[in-house]
Amino acid sequence: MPELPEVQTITMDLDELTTGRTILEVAVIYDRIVASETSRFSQLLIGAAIKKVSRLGKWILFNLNGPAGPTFLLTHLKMTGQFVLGPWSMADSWPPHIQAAFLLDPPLAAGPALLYYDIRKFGRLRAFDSAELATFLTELKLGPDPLTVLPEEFHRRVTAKKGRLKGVLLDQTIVAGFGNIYVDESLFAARLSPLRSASSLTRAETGRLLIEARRIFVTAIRERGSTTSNYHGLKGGGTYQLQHQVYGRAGNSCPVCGAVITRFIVGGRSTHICLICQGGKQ
DNA sequence: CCGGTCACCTGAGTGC
DNA sequence: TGCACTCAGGTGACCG
Repeated sequence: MPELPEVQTITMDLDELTTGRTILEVAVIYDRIVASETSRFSQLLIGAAIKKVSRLGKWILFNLNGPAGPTFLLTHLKMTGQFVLGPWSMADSWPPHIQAAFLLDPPLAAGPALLYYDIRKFGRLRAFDSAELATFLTELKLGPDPLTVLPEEFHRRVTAKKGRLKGVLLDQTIVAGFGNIYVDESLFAARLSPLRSASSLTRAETGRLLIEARRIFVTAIRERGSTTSNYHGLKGGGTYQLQHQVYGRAGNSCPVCGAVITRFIVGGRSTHICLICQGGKQ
């Protein structure tokens, strides 16, 4: 579910709430949620103190001080993953959809346990030491963050690809953080068609796209993300969905020109554009 | 290299 | 109420 602004919101809340606390116990309720070596998962995390929580694209990285040195918990929420605070439960008595749990010390007011909740169970948790983390990140090949990438590098990376602009922006190795909502919103704001060949973009066009995407990301972070079906941060949902111009607005009128917003499929993903403002389906 | 499709999972919404 | 069907903010594997 979450894209850059939602993951940023979750990360900032996790950092504020969990930094300085120690993991006393680990419970893995749904085994497949752990994608690193299962036997080492709890071993690496139990007794580790949380130093910092940061975002890498749409990934969340917990930096820990483990009993045997630096340890890392790397997570991806995919479509429906959430972190929530709550009570620690006995084995077999966890509430529905809780897939893993971490008992924290000292406990938080909202509960002693950091719970990983995931309805569709697409999300994954991985525990690493420093060397394993480095290897994993190298293989991931995440591109730079859209909030900090230099315009020249953004232009170079986007135009190096032959594919359609929307698909290129969703490719996390080009730039890491866009998802379906913010691609549609950014392309509308920059007046670019999702079907444009990425390599055909001029320097002025990629510059405009980056400025608009950044403005949208920054505003959405301030609004604590977009809440549609089931995104829910540690402190509730966001409100940026109220500012969506095209996403989820098929059949409504374009806020700029008044034409009807069209929905169609690009690369298997639901896509929303104003045919007038964005130059049609080309 | 590129696009299309499916798999991974569950629940919400819609139409009959 | 029940049932069938579509859709969902992500990613990776596979195929032509």
